[in-house]
Amino acid sequence: MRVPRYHRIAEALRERIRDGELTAGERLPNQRQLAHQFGVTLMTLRQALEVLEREKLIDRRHGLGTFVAAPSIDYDILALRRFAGDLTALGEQVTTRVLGNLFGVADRRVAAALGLGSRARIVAVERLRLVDGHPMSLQRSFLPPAVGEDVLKSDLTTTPLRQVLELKLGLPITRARETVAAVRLGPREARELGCAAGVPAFESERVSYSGARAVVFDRVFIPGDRFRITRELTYEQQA
Amino acid sequence: MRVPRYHRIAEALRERIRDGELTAGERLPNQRQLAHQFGVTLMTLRQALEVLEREKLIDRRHGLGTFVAAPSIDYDILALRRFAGDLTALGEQVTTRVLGNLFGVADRRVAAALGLGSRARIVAVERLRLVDGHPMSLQRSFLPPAVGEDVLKSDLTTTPLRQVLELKLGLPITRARETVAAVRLGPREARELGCAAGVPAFESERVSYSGARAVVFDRVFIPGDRFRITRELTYEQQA
DNA sequence: CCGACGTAGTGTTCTAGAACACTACGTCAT
DNA sequence: ATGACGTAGTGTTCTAGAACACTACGTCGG
Repeated sequence: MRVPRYHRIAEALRERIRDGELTAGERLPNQRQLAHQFGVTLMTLRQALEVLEREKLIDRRHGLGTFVAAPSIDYDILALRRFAGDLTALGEQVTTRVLGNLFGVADRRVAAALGLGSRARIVAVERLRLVDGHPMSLQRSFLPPAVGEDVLKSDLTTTPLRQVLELKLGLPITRARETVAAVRLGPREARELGCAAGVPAFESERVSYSGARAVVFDRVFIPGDRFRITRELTYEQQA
Repeated sequence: MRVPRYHRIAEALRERIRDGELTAGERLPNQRQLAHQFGVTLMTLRQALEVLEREKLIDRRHGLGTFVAAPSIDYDILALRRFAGDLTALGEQVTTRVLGNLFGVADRRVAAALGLGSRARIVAVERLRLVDGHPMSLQRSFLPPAVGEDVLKSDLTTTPLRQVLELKLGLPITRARETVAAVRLGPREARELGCAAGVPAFESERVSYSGARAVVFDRVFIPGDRFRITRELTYEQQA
């Protein structure tokens, strides 16, 4: 698999930041110097910096220089609870039923999220979560084959997927990006969840990363009458 | 004020999309043609497309072409306080239309949230938020009479409610509690929002506090095809 | 004292082109 | 039928350089 040079450069700089070789607030060498060090043109180097800026790892300031960004202050730490994850905290009886496994070809959206080629083979796991015996959510997890094949050897009925990834494969989830949409439930999903097709539902799509590596893509459906997102917000005084 | 050419190009394309000259899913001319049309090099044109892709207005697919993306706006629930600001940062034009004011009796749910008696009189404000001229959300705000009467003297078209509360009444919002549900849109809401009754939508209910005092209850409807909630999650290493 | 101006150092925009990589779709051999 | 392969059309990566724009910080004239 061919990796563009600007990706390699971004990765090299990412590593330096992660290892503390470049610390928060520190100014990097100027772009021309960096380009020379990496043996590329200014344009190519700038593509690498573009990537890092989007990741909020650096901060470019016209006329001043390029700086290592301060690690973002996380309100997210308060939001550790995953959308459909630990409902057990609510004191309910949660069980998981594995509906099926599948080896197939990734759809475009999933492949893109996992950083795979669009023809990549993929492992899919479908689970139904029941709270007090009633279906609560339908979850489809997609994994790259390298990861997925090992996961299938585990009993997901008793072991959470997160735990399998962390303990058996050494891939702890460190970061995730989730988007939630309001959709109409399709006939297939409605049947599994035991409700009428077309009812409003949440659809959550989540990519989870172990370090820089995307290890699982989850798509979860939850009927709207069974779930509410709740959030406590505090407003800081802004200067 | 110097505006880079790639910004002008992005703006020109943005306009074509907004005006419906380019519709969702449509393929744009290829990059070499576009570059020629705008009289710039491929690299410059690509910078413009980069901007639009970050704004999720287009979708570039290697080997296939560049397509107008399906409209969808990300709503970062963690950055709630800058809702309007975030949208404008995406280059969208956000306007507010006040549909009406009302003095009436609070419904039980609203009264309870605001800590009022169930027969308490209340002031209601209904606003429609438009993004680039298209209805995006319908918001009903309920305020206790003491607060509401002063609010009604302000022009909510130009001044955010938060700002009125803080600057004119000395009631900065310090805390809020929000719950989000997936619901079917009612006929009245659907009409205001210009979509079909019954489509899936987000319904957000939020109580905002200034110190210990509940000052406003908001209920917002957002059609599901126009919004996605996004969350960035980070998992801490557990010791 | 202090505002105007210049200058060094930095990031930003842009050119003109070449080579590469991915996707769909047809053709051909099996 | 069906699988392998080629090809046209598309987006992607990269080069080598030039000119521009912003910021801080000095120096100079009032």
